Amino acid sequence: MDAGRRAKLEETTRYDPGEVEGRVYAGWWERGYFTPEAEGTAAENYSIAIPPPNVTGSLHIGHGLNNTIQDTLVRRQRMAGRRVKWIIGTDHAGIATQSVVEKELRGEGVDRHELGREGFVERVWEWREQYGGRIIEQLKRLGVSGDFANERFTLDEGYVAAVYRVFVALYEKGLIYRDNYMVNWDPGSHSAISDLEVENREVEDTLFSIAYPVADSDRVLTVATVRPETMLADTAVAVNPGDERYRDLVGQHCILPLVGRRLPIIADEHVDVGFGTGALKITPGHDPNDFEIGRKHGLEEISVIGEDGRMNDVAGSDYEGLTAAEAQQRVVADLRTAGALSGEEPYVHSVPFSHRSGQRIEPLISLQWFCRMDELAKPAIDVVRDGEITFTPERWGRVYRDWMENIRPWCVSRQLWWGHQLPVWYCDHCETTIVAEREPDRDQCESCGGALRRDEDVLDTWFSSALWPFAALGWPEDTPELRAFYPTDVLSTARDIIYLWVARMIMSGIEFLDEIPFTDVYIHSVIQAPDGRRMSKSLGTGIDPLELIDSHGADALRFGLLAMSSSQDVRFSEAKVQQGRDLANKLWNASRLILLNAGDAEPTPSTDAVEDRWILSRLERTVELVGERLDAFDFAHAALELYRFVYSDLCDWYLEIVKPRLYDGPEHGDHSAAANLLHVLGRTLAMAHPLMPFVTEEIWGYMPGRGSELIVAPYPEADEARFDAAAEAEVAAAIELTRSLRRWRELAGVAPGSALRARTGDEIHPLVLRLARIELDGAGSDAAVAAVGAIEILPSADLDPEAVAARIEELREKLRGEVRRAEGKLANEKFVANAPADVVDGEREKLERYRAELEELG
RNA sequence: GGGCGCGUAGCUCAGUGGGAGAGCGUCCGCCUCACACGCGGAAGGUCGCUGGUUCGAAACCAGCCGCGCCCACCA
Repeated sequence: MDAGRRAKLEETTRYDPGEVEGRVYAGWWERGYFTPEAEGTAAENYSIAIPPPNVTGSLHIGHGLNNTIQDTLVRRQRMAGRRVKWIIGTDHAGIATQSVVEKELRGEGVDRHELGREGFVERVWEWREQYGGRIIEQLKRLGVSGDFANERFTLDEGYVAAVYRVFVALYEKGLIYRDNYMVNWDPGSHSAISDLEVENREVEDTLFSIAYPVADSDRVLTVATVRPETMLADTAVAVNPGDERYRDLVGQHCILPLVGRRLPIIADEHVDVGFGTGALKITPGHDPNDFEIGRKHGLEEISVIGEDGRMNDVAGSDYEGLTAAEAQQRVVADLRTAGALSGEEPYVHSVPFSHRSGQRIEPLISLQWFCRMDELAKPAIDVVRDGEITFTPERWGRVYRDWMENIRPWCVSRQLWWGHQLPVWYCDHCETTIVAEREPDRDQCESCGGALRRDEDVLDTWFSSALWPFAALGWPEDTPELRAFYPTDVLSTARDIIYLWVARMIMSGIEFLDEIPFTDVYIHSVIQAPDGRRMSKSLGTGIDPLELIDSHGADALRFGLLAMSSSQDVRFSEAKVQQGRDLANKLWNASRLILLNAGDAEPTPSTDAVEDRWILSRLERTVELVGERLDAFDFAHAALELYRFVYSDLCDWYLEIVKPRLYDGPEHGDHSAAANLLHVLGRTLAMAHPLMPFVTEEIWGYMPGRGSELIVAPYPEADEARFDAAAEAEVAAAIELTRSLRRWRELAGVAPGSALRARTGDEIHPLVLRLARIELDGAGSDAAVAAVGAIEILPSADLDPEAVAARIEELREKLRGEVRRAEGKLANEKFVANAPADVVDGEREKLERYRAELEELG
């Protein structure tokens, strides 16, 4: 270490992440550690595909956790010597991005239609050029060691080719088709959306009862609805086939009020006899259930609400042009006038809303593209059932399977401009549909010469995301990257996109590469606001990870997030981040102590003293445990075990024990303590690096004998030869005795600075005497005032006799309690008879020990 | 309606059959020559409730109470 470095180490008494992180990260970047050679096989290499964040996104706490997890996994494998590729990129995020740019345009007073499709899309690309890299830069501040040099985007040229290859293949297989079908129409984004993008919310509406007169009869059928305006599109009334009340009416007709249309009265099991009057109006054009009933019974499908959310001409001149809400008022008023409104009451029920725009879904029949999923799902269910893909925690595997077993067709077309435009062309003249990866050479129909028109729609964003693990590696080209890194190893994500994304990646991976895209799916915690609410910007409950990095450092945030994560949802706790900051600082200062006193020592394990063997044993056990926890995706315990080792074993005990040897050893030519400390520190830094990369790399830079930068130094494997149960037992006993003595001193009112006179017949480890400030005073003839373990405390001016007496009585009482407990247990014949022998023996030993200690106290 | 998860110290959470734990917070004492982002010590819990299984239950089973999430076509 040169003088300048040494001076810096000497004067920096607090670890300063702000000064370190940018510099260290730049070093990794310049040396290209994040980009592996595309060689070898996927089995020997390690790869993870990042859940590509939306280009519109900014880093939130969930990204913070998920990317810390992935970086921890990736760094560990890189240190373990594997070629590691962490695929990085962003998602074009159709609706989200289009909305952002539309909003920006509106600010300029421009409607996207004024720009036209081409102009608008160009504008979005410009936006992406300018702002799309933000979240990527934010990931770097977290310490993400991903392959940024080969960043991908779901609208890259090659990626688009993959999307079209898949679309065409599924079309040719008959799985993708175009149909007039009921869809979730989102008036907000003015597009159809998939079932998964719909969320149901409890809403209070009014339930209206309407009387439908039966034709050629004086009877009426009263139906109930929360959407009276849709009655204009009714094409039947249904009753339950088992309902005695209406049995005779089935097959007859009733007359639709206001419209006068004759509606068949049909029987269908779906109708609940107990609800309302047991008669249900059927509106196949505007209700998903009614749609299915309608298709089953071959009913006419009438649409009165258009994609603009307004009543169309079919609704009749009285209503045409009104919004659905306006039409509702008008219909209710008209029904009342006609005397057909027989009741209205408040009604709470669940209503679909768009997850994208937040607006209430308008169910409509629309001509859309769909993908049939059941056939694709089958093998994807099998691979999870057979354990080829493992979910952690495993309950998510069951959730996955439940959904997959009941999977429904997926509406993949979206009425947007930003995205993968469908590779579909129509000839309006001869009604030919051309589905092709590349635009037809001629813009004329081959069969009739008519003009070709391309489908205006784009694909659901998740259609392209589903291809991410292989399309991001260059598929459908046979690239070296694909060969070296597909399939990937782990997919880490939050549970909310298991269906939207994880399931679809598994299906597409199997379908197109004939191989599962990853072997492990880790579903991490959702981090809630400290008050238990959802974290969100709009609620004002969001916590900005970048601010936490600014104030505590990236390592602190990483540690905190890992430590608070769990197999369930957790509340954000800044205390855990502070714990991480404290740990970084502790590592830094422990390292200063070691490095500044190491002299010429080189890292070499020492087994000279029992405490040396003890710390080596503790270290290797920690290495083993942390490794196991990481293997099990149990990051919290890995982090906390690391913390415990550094604070307790290494700093509180070992460093304090060996300080005299560290300071004075060199005078006697003994460098063993320094050498051992360097060895332990080196392994500790390596073990901690995947979790806390910055501080560990920074300290590593001061280590003598380092071979490379820490990011590519070997990751420690537990050396079981260093496990030493005897040393552990001996030092543990000494520690326990030290703590007893300290406790005793404190309660007996002995001043912290003063030494306590004592004597003992046993051999006591010097660490006890020093750390508990005990002065052995020969045999002495004074009567002992107390005994703590094998140590007899001798009278001195420092002792407060009353406190001592009280302390002794307290100890006695505690021991008596323990004796009673053990005696009671052993007196229970059934316990002695039924409990395992070692448990019973253990109780006997305890009883003897407590009795002996009680004896000593008199 | 179905399913999943949770209820343990003031707070956030570990602990899943043999003597209730951690971090933070609180209290007491220490600027002890690595670190006050520190060191030493302490207090603090009918482990949601009720039954059951067991020699033994915070843990296993059942029921109940409370909270959260997911799925679902009762208008």
